[in-house]
Amino acid sequence: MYRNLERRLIQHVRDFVSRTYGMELPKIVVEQPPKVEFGEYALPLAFELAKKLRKAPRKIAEEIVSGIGPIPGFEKLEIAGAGYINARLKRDEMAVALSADENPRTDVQSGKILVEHSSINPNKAAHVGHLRNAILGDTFVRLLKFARREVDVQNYIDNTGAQVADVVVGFLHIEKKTREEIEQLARQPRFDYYCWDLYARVSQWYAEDKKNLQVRLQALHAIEEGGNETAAIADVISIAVLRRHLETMDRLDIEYDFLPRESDILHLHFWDAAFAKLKAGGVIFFETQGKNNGCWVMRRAGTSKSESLGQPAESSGQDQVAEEDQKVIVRSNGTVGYVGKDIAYHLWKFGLLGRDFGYRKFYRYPNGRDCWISTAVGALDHPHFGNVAEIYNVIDARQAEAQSTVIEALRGLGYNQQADHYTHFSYEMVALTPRCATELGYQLSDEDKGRPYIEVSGRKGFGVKADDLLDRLIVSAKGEVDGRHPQLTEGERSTIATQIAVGALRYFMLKFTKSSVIAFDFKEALSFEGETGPYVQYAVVRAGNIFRKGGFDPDEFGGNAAERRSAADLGKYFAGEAGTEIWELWLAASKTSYIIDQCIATTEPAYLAKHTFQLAQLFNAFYHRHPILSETDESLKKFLLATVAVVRRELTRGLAVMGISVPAVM
RNA sequence: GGGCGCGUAGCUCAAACGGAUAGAGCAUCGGAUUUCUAAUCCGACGGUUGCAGGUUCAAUUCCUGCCGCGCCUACCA
Repeated sequence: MYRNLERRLIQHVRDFVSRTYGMELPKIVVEQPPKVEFGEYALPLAFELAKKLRKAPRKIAEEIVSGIGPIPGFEKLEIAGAGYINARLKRDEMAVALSADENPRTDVQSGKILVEHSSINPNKAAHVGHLRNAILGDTFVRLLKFARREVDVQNYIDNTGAQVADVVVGFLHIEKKTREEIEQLARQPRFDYYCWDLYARVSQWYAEDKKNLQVRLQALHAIEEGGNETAAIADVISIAVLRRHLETMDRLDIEYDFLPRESDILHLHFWDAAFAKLKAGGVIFFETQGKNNGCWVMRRAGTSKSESLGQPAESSGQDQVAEEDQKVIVRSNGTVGYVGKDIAYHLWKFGLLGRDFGYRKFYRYPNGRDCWISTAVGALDHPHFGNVAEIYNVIDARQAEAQSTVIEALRGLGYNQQADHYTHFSYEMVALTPRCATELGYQLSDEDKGRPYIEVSGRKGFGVKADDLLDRLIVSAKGEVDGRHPQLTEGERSTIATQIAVGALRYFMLKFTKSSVIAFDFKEALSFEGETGPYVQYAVVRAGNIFRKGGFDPDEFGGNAAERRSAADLGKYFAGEAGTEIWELWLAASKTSYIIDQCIATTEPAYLAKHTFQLAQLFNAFYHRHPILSETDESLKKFLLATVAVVRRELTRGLAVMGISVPAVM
């Protein structure tokens, strides 16, 4: 609603400027005034025009305000300060439309989007860092779906890497387990926890004797090769841990459509196809001297002087790429590194590889949805994955360089359009505060104690496991629910506690902007007060309580209320200081899709978290100020109820996009 | 060394493309509704936005230099 009106305003201003000054403005900045008293939109464009027109900003503002004529939905434009143009909405009209939930989205873009997130090594339990990734990714998927985009969710499974190999080594060489024993263990409820500890022990074992690293290398080769006992064991482990990850994420309502596995990228020879293309396109070249002698290398992303080397590298120059600017793609022993496989995988994502995975069903969610996994030879009948128009890779900031290399490879091959639609959805890591580390029982060096935060390390077994954190949140919420609602059944209380725990966790991971390192601290993460998910959930529950106690239906109330009332009828309630306070609430409620557009455009879900919190804050203040059910003015009471209905609807919507549901009671 | 990022209230964080008086939460202190139950609300305290320059009508935001911190910088994945 807010967004559509903003567009209308921009259009009118653009037309006016074009008509009057003969100028086409490419971009018109619209801001939000610091106070609603100034209006709903602020345009600083007079400042900018002042230079070009050689006139005082205030003069220009006056010309625009007096000349632009009426804009549907707007009361008027006003000049403020040195030349701001503030636009005022017709509050009553907006309220009627908002109440009836008129929110036409006319600009749905076509083309399928692929979002890749989670991508946890299937060798140990998921930890808080993985939670941030999955929650950001899942929320971004929900944002796109809210904007009516078609989205596939993929979770890349690196089942042939060193990390899986390490756990295999742990089972075979430290624990001396047989395949049957491992299969037995893999059926245990929290097998991923077992692997977590074992993985840390293996790292220890490597450190004890460098010769042990040879064992790892052998295991790694065997797993990559496939078709042998070691690979079979690796498969048992990675499949079992993967199932655990899916279960963990499902607790947070995070689901995937497809799980491409690295083993299939290898066995289906995706790399061979990509390698041929890269060689033919001159994107990579064979180094014949120096440190990288015998390797196929690529120019390291971001270091070249000419931004658009565009064309396949000219015959000259290749061997002039300095060693430090080279990225090894194929090692001198002929094996391909991680980036090479990633290039192949991304060619497949865009439908440029000429090969496809096999598919089979892997996991069915409680809601009946299927999650598919790659195989060498799969089912004949399967959904279509890959060949998409746009991709978003939710991968932490540490891998920025590897991501750029893949994008550069696409450009090198001439796929500029695809490269332009390749977004590295980058975010910072979750680290632990020294206090948190101490709580977990880790001995810290004096140096570490002085740091603002300490990086999580799966290798050292240093971190907070996702399921543990969620369990603690549920226990904490359950205690509170038990005390408040003893009349409910155990099952009902558990459901509510889980909803609150998920709300707290998801909100916690979303409230930080992506570029901020989260220094994880139990006290903050376990909080249900202040800027938290439960605070927002509670606001919605309170809104619901009003309707429940009053015997009204909230869903029909908003819309019907609008139909019953004329705009003029509502107008009087928005007048004056008290009216403006309520108007602020309506205005904030109107911004959901506006905020969501911002979140998508900037790949920043934190804006939505902030927005729902602010709306909840406004609502709680309103709730406190207006005892609605005891209101004796029937007409006013209906207006207040309509206000609550709209806020409740928008808050519920915003929370749903963040993957947070609303408990029946709190 | 090079690349990327960060530095804002005691603590944790916001501040959309450069805009009007830099905002929240936590903590601390003081208050509120026998109600639509307080996981709430109101108030107080708290700032030279790391430092120094520059660009601009306007800088937390852009540019340069410095200081401090983090990450990346393997023929690991």
